[in-house]
Amino acid sequence: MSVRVRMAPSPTGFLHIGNVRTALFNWLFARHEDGEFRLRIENTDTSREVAEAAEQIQRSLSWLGLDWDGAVTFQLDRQAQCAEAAQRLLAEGRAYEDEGAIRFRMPDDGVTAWDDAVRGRVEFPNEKLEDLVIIRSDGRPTYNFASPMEDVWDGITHVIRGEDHISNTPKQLNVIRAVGAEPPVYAHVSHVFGADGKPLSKRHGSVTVDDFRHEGYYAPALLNFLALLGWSYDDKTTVMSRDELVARFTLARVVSSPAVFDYQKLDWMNGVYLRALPLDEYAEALVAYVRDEGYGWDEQLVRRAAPLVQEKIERFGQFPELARFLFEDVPPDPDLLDGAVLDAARNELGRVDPFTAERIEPVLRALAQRLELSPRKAFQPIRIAVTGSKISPGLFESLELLGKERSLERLSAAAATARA
RNA sequence: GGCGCAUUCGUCUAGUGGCCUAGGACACCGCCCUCUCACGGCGGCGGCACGGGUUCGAAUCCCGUAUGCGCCUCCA
Repeated sequence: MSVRVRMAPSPTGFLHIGNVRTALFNWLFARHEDGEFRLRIENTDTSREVAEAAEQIQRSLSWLGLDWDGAVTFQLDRQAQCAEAAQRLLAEGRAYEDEGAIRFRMPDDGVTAWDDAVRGRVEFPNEKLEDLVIIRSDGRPTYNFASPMEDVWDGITHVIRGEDHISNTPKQLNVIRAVGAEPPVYAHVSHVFGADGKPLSKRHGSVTVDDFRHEGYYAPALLNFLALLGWSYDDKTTVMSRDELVARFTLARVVSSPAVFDYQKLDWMNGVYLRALPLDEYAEALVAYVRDEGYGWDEQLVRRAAPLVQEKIERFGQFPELARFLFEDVPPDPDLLDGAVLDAARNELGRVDPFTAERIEPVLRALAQRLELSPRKAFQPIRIAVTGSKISPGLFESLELLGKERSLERLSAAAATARA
């Protein structure tokens, strides 16, 4: 039998990265097994906010490339079915009315147990299980009734979810058995925490998929990083393409201990992916990022700047800082300038034609030698005058891209500032 | 408080009784490369929570303690 899993987020806001990791494991498992990955929204009302959150979730999954099978389903649409199922349990004496609500009878002795696909056998003493409200007095089903019933109706074979559901599992198992259905295999994955061991939240940095997109992370890198939070292929493989991840993913290699989200490692991995991109793809992705973030910069120039920054930034979000000088005026720090060097550089560069990095480099190197300065000493004031920063892409390439006219203007202006 | 889950370098992890004087990656430190910053190369620092067992032998199995987290809602 083919496997079928689901992601069942509640539409309470934006997609949290911890839920994305769980979604990823579901997706990888489904694709690896050649099964289905379903998306089910656990809504309890139909407000406008819910509709937006549901759309947001789908947009985020799409951006990540986690495609789902079939139509998206909504819990609210199954209220009537839940009510019918509850009535049957009532008629069979498996449930009883309690002040208008309907409660499911939990077994009183023995244990409820299951073989968790990531944790092994888990047992709960039944005496600790209280009779569960399955239908509220207002007629709406509760989560611990609706969710397992939907898993049954959807033919879910494996429930891969967060460990916060471990305590719910015995309740859901008893409900499923009471309606005469075969329970799915459960796999509880651990949580993802911030560096302080607390649940990931805004103060740790990016937490929603949107946050990561705005920071300029690249979806395949983010997925690769996330996959390694609680799962590994072997003792040394870290960089894996989406296809490799799908081919290699198994629940047996998912660990049960919680993980801390390491932003530095994510940055490193994102850099690995960005540097490995073919230049044209890199340039297009960079242009799209700059456009989406609303900078309004000349896209042709952004495209031409791509090769200058590809090896230097690990997130697209670092592009504006490094390349702003190409698009806007950047006042240099007067203390770091050197009038003599700048004047000389302006004169020499004024004679360079065509104004290309290839022609610029020997001229500036010769200049440094004539001034008896190390290249390092000689180039730094020029860099600061032209880019406004001590840190920039390669100087010669930067000058070429800026253009002769603007380069000379900046050199003149900076030289004047230095003399003042 | 009860029940449950977890515990290997700072972080992610490998490890399923001998291959472990515990391997890899990120971070950090040093050196090399170098027009800055990066990239890349080389090297280094650093860990089995604690205490009892079991065993010829334990990071690996059992028990206890500690710590962290989760759930205990007519929330999801």
